Amino acid sequence: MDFYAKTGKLALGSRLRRLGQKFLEDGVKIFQLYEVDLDPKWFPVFYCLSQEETLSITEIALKIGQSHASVSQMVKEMKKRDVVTMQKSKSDGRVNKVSLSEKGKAISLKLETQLIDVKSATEELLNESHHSLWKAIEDMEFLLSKENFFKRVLKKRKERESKLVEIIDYDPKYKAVFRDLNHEWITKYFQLELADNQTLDHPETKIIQPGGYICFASYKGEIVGTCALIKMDNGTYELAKMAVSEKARGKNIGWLIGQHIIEKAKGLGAKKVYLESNTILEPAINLYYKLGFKRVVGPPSPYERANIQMELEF
Amino acid sequence: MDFYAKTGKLALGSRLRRLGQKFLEDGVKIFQLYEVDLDPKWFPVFYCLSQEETLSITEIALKIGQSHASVSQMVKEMKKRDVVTMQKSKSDGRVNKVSLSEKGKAISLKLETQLIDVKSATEELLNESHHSLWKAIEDMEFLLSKENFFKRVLKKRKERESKLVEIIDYDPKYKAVFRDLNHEWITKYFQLELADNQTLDHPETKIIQPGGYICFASYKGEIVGTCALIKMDNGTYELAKMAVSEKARGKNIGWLIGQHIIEKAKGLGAKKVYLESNTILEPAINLYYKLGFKRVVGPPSPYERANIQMELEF
DNA sequence: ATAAATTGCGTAAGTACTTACGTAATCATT
DNA sequence: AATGATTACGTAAGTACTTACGCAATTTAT
Repeated sequence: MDFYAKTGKLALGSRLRRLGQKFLEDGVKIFQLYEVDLDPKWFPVFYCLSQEETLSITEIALKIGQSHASVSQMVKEMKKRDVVTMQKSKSDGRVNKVSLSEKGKAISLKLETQLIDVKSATEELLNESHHSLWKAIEDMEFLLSKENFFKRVLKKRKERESKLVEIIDYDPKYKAVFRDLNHEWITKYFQLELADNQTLDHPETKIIQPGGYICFASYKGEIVGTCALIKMDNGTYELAKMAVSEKARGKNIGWLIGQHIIEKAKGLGAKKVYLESNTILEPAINLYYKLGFKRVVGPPSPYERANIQMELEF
Repeated sequence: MDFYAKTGKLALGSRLRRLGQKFLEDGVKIFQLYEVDLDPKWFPVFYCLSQEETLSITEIALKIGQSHASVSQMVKEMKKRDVVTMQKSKSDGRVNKVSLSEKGKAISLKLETQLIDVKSATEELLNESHHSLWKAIEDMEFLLSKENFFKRVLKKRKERESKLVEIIDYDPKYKAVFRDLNHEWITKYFQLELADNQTLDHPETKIIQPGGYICFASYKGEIVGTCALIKMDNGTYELAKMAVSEKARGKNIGWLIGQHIIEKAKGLGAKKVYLESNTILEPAINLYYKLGFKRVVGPPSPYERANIQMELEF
């Protein structure tokens, strides 16, 4: 199969399914060999019933990990072939109690010798292989239960894209972008306040000249995020005006800007970084925690929207 | 999933398929995430075309290991969505040449970044697991290509059943069985000859009393096979009248009787064992080779059906 | 050169599931 | 006690394949 050689591990899913299919196809022939009058696809249902006497449709479905609809269909066919019997439950008029019929029980005895051979063939196969497929499957199921494949791809995408993000210093030509990026999120959740207009319209005189700092995140040549440090007193800087464009979410930009701005604060000789925010901005608050900020109660803020204050001490 | 815990390795096939399914399900979500306008099931077809420009339906089917019918259906859908173009081949009026359309080529560029992330997620997953699923699959595919699962089960059955076979010595009450078992195969392929009637009707006087030996194979209390040693001169014994009942095939009975009779010959002080047979009885001849017999040219046989002579020297 | 076999393809129908949906029975809440 | 939510089930329809079949076009054998 040329395809697997070329796509390699990309096609892990279909390769697994294909391998499983191979086993199941042989299953059909094996049932014929032992002259067991069962449709191989019934096997899981049949096996459960041979172990537990009486089960409802839903119970079987849960046990074998298929949909109740599928079990319902199979049981219908099995009944037509007199392999099982069905009876409405007296205690609960909804449930349909399924058991093996006499014929089914007879088949189950025959099936036992078949299972002995299938089991030892499987075990031999697993022993012959150098790398244990059985344990590898267990590993994989465990890993996927911790974090499914989709999330893993998401994570990789973030990793890759964050490598394309560059952090650059303030330049007068970005003045408008600085305003727009902040305007975007403030007006989405709150209203522009007087203090906003002053800093957003005059970043150079209000932030940079008093000893502050502004940086930008650029992704594929486009400015998609920004953040500022405003000098306060006693070696404290305020982290403010952090903004990431909606369309650039999922690229770890907040984290990258945040880290950069903290390093910058250290470089400026800061002893701590302070910030104000609002609990409605959940992802932002989580980011601040991840960056090491702790919640504090500080002096009242000039901003109406501020309902949480945080600090990072070096 | 309770079922797998109980049936254990019996359900290897369905467990594999289920695991593969999990990957493929996430595949759908991943395609959405990257906004690639492709049905995930088209992926194998699409991938082949992105590598090779133009391919026929059958070529694609071969590469991806699916039926041509399936590819034909997919290509039809893909054409409806303007992802591929189709053109009858000029050199062969039967073949339908499929290529990516302009739209398809554009998609293929988008797809590339997706594949990068999927690939690194898969690789991380495989590295995280202690037992390598990838290598385990390769092992398993290799082992199955050498001997498929069905044959392995067959082998195990033979092994198990041959343990239930007992070899027992001649007893007058088996006189009729001795005749019947041999009668069964001789009349199936040849005609009864005079020499047959003599030995089959009088085993005691014709075989045992002159220093020969007869044994039987019993399976679950029923006599299903027999074999005789006839004393010749110069420390030679003839292996003759070996017969295994049709319905007891596949239980290794020929091999078990053969080995027993050779040991017996050794015990009787034989220097070699001789036999006559017919090349039409292929499984028998193979058995004799496996038991160590070599082809020889000996004196003419009293049996018309004999066209091959063999010997085993100790 | 002509018949027979093979090949490439498309369509239809089947398979082993799934999701979606409707119905009746039961449980929970007020 | 009435209403709404949940549960168990069956049926219908969809999905992603498969096998079966038929029809041309081509290759091989005679």
